[in-house]
Amino acid sequence: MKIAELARRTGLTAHTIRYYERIGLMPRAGRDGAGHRDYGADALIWISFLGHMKAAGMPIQEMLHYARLRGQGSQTGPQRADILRQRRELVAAQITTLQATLSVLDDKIAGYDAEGINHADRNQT
Amino acid sequence: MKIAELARRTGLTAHTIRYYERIGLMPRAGRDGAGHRDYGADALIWISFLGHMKAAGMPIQEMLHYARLRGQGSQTGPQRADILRQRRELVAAQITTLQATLSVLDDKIAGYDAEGINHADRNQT
DNA sequence: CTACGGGTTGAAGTGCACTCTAAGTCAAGC
DNA sequence: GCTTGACTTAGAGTGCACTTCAACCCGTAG
Repeated sequence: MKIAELARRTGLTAHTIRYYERIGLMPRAGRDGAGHRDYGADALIWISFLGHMKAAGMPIQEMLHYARLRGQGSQTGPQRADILRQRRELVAAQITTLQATLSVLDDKIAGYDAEGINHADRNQT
Repeated sequence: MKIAELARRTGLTAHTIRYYERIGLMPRAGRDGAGHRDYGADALIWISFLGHMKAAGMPIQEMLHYARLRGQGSQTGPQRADILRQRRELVAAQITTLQATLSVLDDKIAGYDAEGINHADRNQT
């Protein structure tokens, strides 16, 4: 598939896909007769993985590190697993933080709603 | 308390607190005889709230909007509640996303661990 | 044959949230 | 009196992750 279709199917823009290739986050794409990038299904899988890692808050530098390890073959598996384990812990911690944040928001919203009923200003912030 | 203590107690730097004041996210602080900022407990509460909103992914522009509404008195309560309700939904959605991300990470980690045992390369990415 | 909608490149620009710098003031301790 | 260290300001700089720009090429429809 061409870059526009890959963009459509991943939700990235063609610009962003070229940017990823430029910085080394995507392998250099094969070209068709016209010199246009031509992608297979593996590109879809890799971008999907990048999307998950991005959702996990992984910075691009770390994705690059992971991508380089992957390029070095299967003997880097344990190192890649370590990276993912570390990220897993960060994500778990972030979920905990967000759940606490959700409680704060719910409390504050409840305070505003009560204020709307009986005009007592509970909300200092 | 002076800015250094407020910084220590909130985990922000003094630079960041001055930056918040400059952009209007903190009220202009009262000064002591030397012209140094002098804070009360309310500053601590407000920064804690800002921290929660930041954890919730609220951009500074929206915090500014909220702060301005707060400055306009209690009749803006419903508008502030709406802002918090919207942010609450975003946080809830983000928790859902992160839980899915956690599953992806756990699956991949399990794949690497299995690979370490029987040398079958399950991990395409 | 020409217009059009793609595609290509390297380089520069953007927006966010800080973060740091330069040049100065001030109060307390030696 | 001098040094030290915390504070002050406006403004410039940083790092991240894109995003846009300028100038160009290529294949197909009319």
